[in-house]
Amino acid sequence: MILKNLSVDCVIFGFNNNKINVLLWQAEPELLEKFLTTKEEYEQTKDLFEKNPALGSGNFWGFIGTHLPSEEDLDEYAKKILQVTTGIDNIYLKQLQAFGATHRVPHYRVLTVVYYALINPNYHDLKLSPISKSLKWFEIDNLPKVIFDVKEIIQKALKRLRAEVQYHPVGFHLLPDKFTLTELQTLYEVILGKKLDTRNFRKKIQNMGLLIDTNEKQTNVAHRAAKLYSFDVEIYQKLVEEGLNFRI
Amino acid sequence: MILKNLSVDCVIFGFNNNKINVLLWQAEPELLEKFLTTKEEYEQTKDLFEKNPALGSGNFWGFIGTHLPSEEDLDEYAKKILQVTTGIDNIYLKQLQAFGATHRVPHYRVLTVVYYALINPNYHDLKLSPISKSLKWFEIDNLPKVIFDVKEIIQKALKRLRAEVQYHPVGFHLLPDKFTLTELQTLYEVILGKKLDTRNFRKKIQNMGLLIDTNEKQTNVAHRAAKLYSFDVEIYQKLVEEGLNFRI
DNA sequence: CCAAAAGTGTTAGACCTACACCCATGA
DNA sequence: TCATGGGTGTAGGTCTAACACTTTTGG
Repeated sequence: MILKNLSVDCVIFGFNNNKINVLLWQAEPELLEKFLTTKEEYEQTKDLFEKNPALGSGNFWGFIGTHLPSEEDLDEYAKKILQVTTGIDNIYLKQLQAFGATHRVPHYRVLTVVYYALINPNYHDLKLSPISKSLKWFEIDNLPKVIFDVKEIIQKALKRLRAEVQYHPVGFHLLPDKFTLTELQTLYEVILGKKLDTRNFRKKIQNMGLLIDTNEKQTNVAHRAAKLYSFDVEIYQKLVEEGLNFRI
Repeated sequence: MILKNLSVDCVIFGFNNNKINVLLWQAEPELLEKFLTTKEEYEQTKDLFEKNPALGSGNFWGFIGTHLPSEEDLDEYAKKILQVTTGIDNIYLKQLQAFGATHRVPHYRVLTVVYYALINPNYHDLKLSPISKSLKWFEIDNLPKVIFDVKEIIQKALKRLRAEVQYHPVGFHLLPDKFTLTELQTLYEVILGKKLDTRNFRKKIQNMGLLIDTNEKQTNVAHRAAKLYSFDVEIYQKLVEEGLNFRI
């Protein structure tokens, strides 16, 4: 059985062209039917989908998400939605909060539990997704027409991302496996919305001991090639357990 | 209509005898009927209540909370639950998160959105509550038999409280209007689970400019009487807007 | 050799930590 | 006058912020 009053949505942040992006979709009803629920379950919620302006109209965009089947675990289902729609597995995914204003969805009472994820758009190729045509990255300050309370939820998620990024080095999830310190700094500047001092930033980040020097360099750049670093996941896990103290 | 798959629960923390306490209840079905829903709505969810071990058995305790009526706003309803059950109004109440494991409630699929609140048990007299007989404070490391995933949720809420308290001076909500610096320090020590240096704590807290010297002192204590302070809400609000930087 | 971004050290001030004794009060 | 908790200052170390020039690379 589908819990019609409950949906699970994913706010997926990416970082591209020095901008924070968010992944939205315009799902066709057939896609929902095909990927997210059994045919039977789809029938139960058909009326809701048909009234949703992000479905079929071609104009409005919304978060990747769907209604929760009663036999599905909440956290697991968020992961499943991501996996099924984007092919992406094992990524940073956390619950943001439940949104439950009475009229947030005009045509029905739907409470949504929102998750947020951080991925690197270049690294996770959405062309591999079975529904790649329905997915699109948007810069967060240049959003298309969106449904319902999508804007408000993005703002909340951004606020959470800003808070999170100051105490946990989650920003690494938004970068490729190997990155330069300048890329890392730009990422932090964009998320925090302010300029950081290059020398101080490098000192701080290097003293944390979370960077692995790959001994590789950029190639084909018209200036001094920057060193490439990767992120030491094991040390990060250890620090988290000890109660990480990380501040940018 | 009652959304039977959704409940709203409040984890209410208090501070008493140098311990963190949590307020639990054992609601009688008649109380639920009387205070939280119309008779009609109660009938709709009767079967759920009858299977809940916190109702009627006298042995098990649970969070104050109930199922969400479809016409009620989520945040507002959490406030309303608190107001109706405890008589307490205008307090610090924030959403913790949604809990949605499949079998968290054995007899039915219920997802709960949990809020947490901080109050001072001495200041808010529960005898004023219309259901005071069903409410009781418990020390968090001396809990009674509790229903469902109450323990797990308390742990999550505590973790959030610890994180919150380091960056926002929310601890003040747990103290009386006028308090001594020693009381404040003990509160922080209990929440954070570690001893703090008295001189350093006082310096830090006084430099924040959030304390108002009431020019009053303790009376009837068998030692040097401590000065009483209160908390400057206006300056606090201003600091929050500017992006408070508060660390204990 | 030029343009463009990478990379690097020092200093002054703020903040943090550790630490021990005198003070005020009621019994 | 004693027991109890209230109240205070300093010094050393660490962290932070501000600041400008040289290096490497491809075109």
